[in-house]
Amino acid sequence: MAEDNPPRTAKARRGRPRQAEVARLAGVSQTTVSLVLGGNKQGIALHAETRARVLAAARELGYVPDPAARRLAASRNNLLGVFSFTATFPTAVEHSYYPFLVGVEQEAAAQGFDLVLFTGSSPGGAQADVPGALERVRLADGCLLLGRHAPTAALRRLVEDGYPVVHIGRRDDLSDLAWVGADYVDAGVEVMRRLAALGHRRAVLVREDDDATASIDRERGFRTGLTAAGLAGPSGGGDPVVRAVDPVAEITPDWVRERREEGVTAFVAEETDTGAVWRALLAAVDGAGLSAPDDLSLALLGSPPADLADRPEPTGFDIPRAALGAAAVRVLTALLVGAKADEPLVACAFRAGATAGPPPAAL
Amino acid sequence: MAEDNPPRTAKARRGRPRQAEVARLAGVSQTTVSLVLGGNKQGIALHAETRARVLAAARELGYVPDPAARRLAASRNNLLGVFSFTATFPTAVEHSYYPFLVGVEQEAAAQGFDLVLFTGSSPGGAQADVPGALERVRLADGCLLLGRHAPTAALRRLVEDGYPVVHIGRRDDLSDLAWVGADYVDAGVEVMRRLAALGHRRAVLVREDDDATASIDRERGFRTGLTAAGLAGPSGGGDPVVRAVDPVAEITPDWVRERREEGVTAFVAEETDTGAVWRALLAAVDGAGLSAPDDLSLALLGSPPADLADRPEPTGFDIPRAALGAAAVRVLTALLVGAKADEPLVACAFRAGATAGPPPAAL
DNA sequence: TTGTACGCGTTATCAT
DNA sequence: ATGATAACGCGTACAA
Repeated sequence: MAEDNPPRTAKARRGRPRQAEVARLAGVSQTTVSLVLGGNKQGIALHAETRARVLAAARELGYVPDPAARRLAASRNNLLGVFSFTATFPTAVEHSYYPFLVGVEQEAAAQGFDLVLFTGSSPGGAQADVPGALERVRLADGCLLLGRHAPTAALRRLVEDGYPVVHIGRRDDLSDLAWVGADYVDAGVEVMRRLAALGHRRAVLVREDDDATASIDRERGFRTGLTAAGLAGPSGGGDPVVRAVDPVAEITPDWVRERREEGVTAFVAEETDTGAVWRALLAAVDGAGLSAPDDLSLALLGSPPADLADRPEPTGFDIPRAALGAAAVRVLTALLVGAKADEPLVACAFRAGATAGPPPAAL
Repeated sequence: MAEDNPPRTAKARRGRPRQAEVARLAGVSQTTVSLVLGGNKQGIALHAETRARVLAAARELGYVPDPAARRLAASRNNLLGVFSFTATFPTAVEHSYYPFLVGVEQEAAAQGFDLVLFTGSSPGGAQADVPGALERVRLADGCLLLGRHAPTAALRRLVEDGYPVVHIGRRDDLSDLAWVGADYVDAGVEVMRRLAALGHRRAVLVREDDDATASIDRERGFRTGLTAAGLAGPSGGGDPVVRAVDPVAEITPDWVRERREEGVTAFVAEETDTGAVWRALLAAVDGAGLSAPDDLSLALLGSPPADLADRPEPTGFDIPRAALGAAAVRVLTALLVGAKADEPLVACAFRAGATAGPPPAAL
C-alpha cells in the first residue's frame, strides 16, 4: 500500500502525528478523523464507538491539528492576533500594551482562542516601518491593533479584504474599521461635574498639540462637562482649553498665577504617553509656590506616569485598559461569526484622588 | 484551460491575489512567481526581464504571500509558543509572567519570531487542568514553559517527541528538558558575602516548606555563602535554615528575640509567590519592637511583593526576569536549528537596599 | 531558463 | 455511517 510510505521528500519529518496516522491507528479513514476531531459541525451521524476509537487514537498519538493547514483549508485556526504599534520598544511594562493584554488574554481564554503576538514582523522594534509587516497578521483569524501610528494604507487593505480587525482606541479615518475605545467624553464630563460640585466656577484644560482621537475626545469631555456643570473658563474670556506645543515652556508658574488671577481654581490636564502636560502642570504649580488641593485643584484626565507614583494620587479617572482589551476581543470574535459588534465605548472609572478639593475661600 | 476557472467552491473568496494570478498577469507560470518572490534561494538562473515582469505584476496586484500556505509548504511558521502554568489568573501584572514576557518578546522580535500565547487552551484559567492543553503548543515551532506546576507526563511526551521546549526555571526531573534559570546560588552567596563584610557573624534563613527548585537553590546559596564568608548559624547550634510550614505562626516576635539572643544579627528570607515568609519576618521584627538596619539586618533573596513597595527597599537581589525570558528564547532558537544551548544560568543583580547595615555594637 | 507535477495537513463535497 | 476525492496557496524536485 502506498499509504504506508513515509514521505518521500528528504525534508525533515517532524514528530508530529497527522490525521492520517490517527486514522490508521483507529482503523478508519482520514476523513472520519477530521469529522470526529472537527466536532462534527455538519451534524453527520457517527457511531459512538467509532468516535471513541478516533478520540482514543488521537490522544494516544498526541495529535494536534496544524493551524496552518487548518487555516488553509477552513480559513480559521483559533488564533487571535495582537499587533501593536508602540512607538519605542517598551522596557517598562507600564508604557507598553501589557495592561491591555491582561484583558485580551482573559477574554481570549474565556472564548477558547490563543493569541499571536506579532512582534517578530519587525526585528528592531518599530513595526510600522517594515512594509509588509501588517500583512503577517493574516495568519490569525482576526487581529487586534494597538497604538496610534497604524499605517492607514496597509490597514485599509486588510479591512477592504474583509479581514477582521479591531482597533483599540477610537478611529474614524477608516470607515469600516471596527474599534473599541474609552469613553473619554463621559469620563471628562464626570470629572467636571465633581469639580463643580466642590465649588469651582472656572477651569482650564491643558492638552498637547496633538490630533489623536483620545486627545480630541478628552477635550470634548472637558468642554461638554464645563458647560453642563455651569462652569466657565478664565474671566479674561480666553479659551478654557490650552494646546501646549511645548508644555514646559508654556505652562509656567507665571501662567498658573495669571489663570488664578482670572478666577481659575481648577486646572485639568490630559494624560499622554509621556505625561508631559501633567508634569509641566505639577512643576508650574510647585514653582508658583502653590499646592493642591489647598490653593487650587488639579485633575488629570487619565492615569499619571509610573515615575510619579509617589506624588499624591491625582483626581481624575482611570482608563480601563484591561476592560478595553476584553471588549476588543468580544468585538473581534463577534466579527468572526459575522455578528454585530457590541457598544464600542467602555466607561472609565472616576478616581477621587487627592488633588482636588473646594476652592480656596479667598477666591 | 481549467486554470482559468475561479474556485468552484462557494466558500467566500478572499479578495487577496494569489501567485497564480500574478503569474497570469506576468505571463509566466506560478512556479516562476514563487521563485522570483521567494528570493530565488536555489540560485536558479532567471531572465532579468522575466523577474522584472513578475515583480511589476506582484506590485500591481498588491500580492502578499499567505503565511499559512507558506508554513504548510515550508514546514516552519516562525512562531514561538509561550505556555504558562500560573496558579491563578493574574489580575495584577506583577504576579503574572509578564515580566518574563518583556524579554521574551524583545528577543523573539530580534530573531524574527512571532509569539503564540497559549491562553485559549484553558477557558477559565488553570491551564494544567485541561488534559490535552499542553499538546496544543505543537502549533508553534517550539515553546517556552513557565511556572512550577507543569504536568510532567505531558511534558515528557513533548520532549521525547523531539519537540523543542525550554522551561523557564531550573528543572531536573526531566533529563532532556532544556531550561534557563536564575543563578540563585551565586546570588545568595553574594548576599551573604555582603552581610559578612558589614560585620555580621551569625545569620538565619527563613524559607517556605516547599521543594521548588528555586527554593532549593536559594537555600544552597545561603548555606554556601554562609560557610564561604565564615559565618555561622545561631549559637545554640540550631540549623541556620528554618523551613516555615506556617510562617505567621512560626516567625513570631519571640522567635526573633530568641535568635538574637543566640547571636543572630542577620535575618534572611526567600521570595515566594505570596511573599509569605518575608511578610512574616517583617511583622515579627516590627512586633518585637525592633527595626532594620539598626537593631538587626534583613535580606530578601528575591524581590518584595508589590504591595510592600512602600516599605524600605530590602537588601537582596533582583531576579532578572526579562533577561531570563530573553535567554530562554535564545536557547529555544538554538534548539530549533539543532545547535547547542547556551549557559542556562542567568546572574541576579545584587540590590543594596536599605535593610542591612553593620550589626549593633552591643552584640 | 521555464514549466509540470506533487506534497504539505486540513476541510468539505459527494458517492457509497 | 464512512470513504474517496478535490481544493486551499505555496515550495520545489524534476522534466523540458
